Amino acid sequence: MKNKQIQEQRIKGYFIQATKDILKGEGLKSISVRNIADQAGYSYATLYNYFSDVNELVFECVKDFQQECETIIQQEVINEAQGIDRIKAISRAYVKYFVQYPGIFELFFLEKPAKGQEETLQLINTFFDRLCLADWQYCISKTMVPLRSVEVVKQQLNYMLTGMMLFYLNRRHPIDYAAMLQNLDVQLLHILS
Amino acid sequence: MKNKQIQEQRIKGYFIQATKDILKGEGLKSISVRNIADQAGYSYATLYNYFSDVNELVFECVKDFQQECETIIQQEVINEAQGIDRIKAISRAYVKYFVQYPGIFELFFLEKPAKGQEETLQLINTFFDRLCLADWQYCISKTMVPLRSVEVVKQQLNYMLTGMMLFYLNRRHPIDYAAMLQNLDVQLLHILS
DNA sequence: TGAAAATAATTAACATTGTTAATTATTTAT
DNA sequence: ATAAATAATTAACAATGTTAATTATTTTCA
Repeated sequence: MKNKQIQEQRIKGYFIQATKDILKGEGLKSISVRNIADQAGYSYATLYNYFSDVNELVFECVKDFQQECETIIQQEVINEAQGIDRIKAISRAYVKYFVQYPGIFELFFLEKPAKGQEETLQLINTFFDRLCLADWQYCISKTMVPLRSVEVVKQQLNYMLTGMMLFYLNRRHPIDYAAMLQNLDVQLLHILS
Repeated sequence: MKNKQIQEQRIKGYFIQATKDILKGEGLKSISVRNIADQAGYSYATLYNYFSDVNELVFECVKDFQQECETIIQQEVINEAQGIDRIKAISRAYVKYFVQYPGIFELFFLEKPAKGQEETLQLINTFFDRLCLADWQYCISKTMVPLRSVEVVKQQLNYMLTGMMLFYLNRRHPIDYAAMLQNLDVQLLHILS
């Protein structure tokens, strides 16, 4: 029976949407089974008919957020010159996205996964590289950059950005947004040149 | 009356020691008021006579762990050549320490601070730089390294290490320890040369 | 030294959390 | 339309952080 699956997906969607709204708004600290169910218009126990636990539900939001983030970034960097310049722009937009939605940063990098989240973890771990894939390939094809060290630089960039966001969002360092962005530019200039 | 303060400090010490033991052993997930009090040999409510809340208690461990970490690292790098080589060795020992005690990593970089933890946050944010301070000064004094970019490289190193540990400990990337350490060496070579 | 006052420690209690079991409501099949 | 199946809800439990009420202990000083 196909209707059954359609309806099930629909209801799962309501819970996922509720979770996403809470994550974007109040953040991870406000995620609770009862909060989500309220927002979705169901009782808290109903959630367990569609998800094995709250962890699974929360991690199901990752794909949607990646989609949204990618779309936003692509719009933001569309006028940048392909290659290094665009990688810089992507990096900036990437940081801006997570700083705007700290709850999504927490979900992506801080929230502890339960068993069976290997697939989602893989999505998270490869996300930034996927965002830059085309531009790195462009750089390689034009031999704008030493081929051997591309993998190293990609990784370095990813680690640097994540570390920077962690210190800014979780350790209030630096204190103000402008200083962080300036810092970011300095780092990008140093790594990608 | 001085005795009062001595005794108070002693009992605070019992709670702090209990918290440290749990963090080094079971990790942050096992931190709870009742667990800590059990381990300290007191009732859970007694804790609130000495600490305003569990957050304050947990962050009071930071200083001790930094002391321990610094001592371990200093012993481990004592035979390294001063300067870049020792900075590399410090970085490796730093990562090893947090990988050995993931609960301490969580405390330092993941745990959300409450109000009034600015001082501890400052300690955390400057920790790695303090570990390398003497060797960077040596590098500068010997003009082994372009003076202008030292600050940038220091920051980059700190962000890279933290990001790397975050991905390894929290996102299982890479999966095995050896690969992570090898990765680390590649990154250190690339950043510090 | 022994009763009164101060201090420390404990138990009781509350609200919140995730999760499961028992129960009720609704939909589906015959 | 009634029986069976499915979905949704309420009740309940254990664990959490925290505060209030109560009990135990130590200190003060006559």
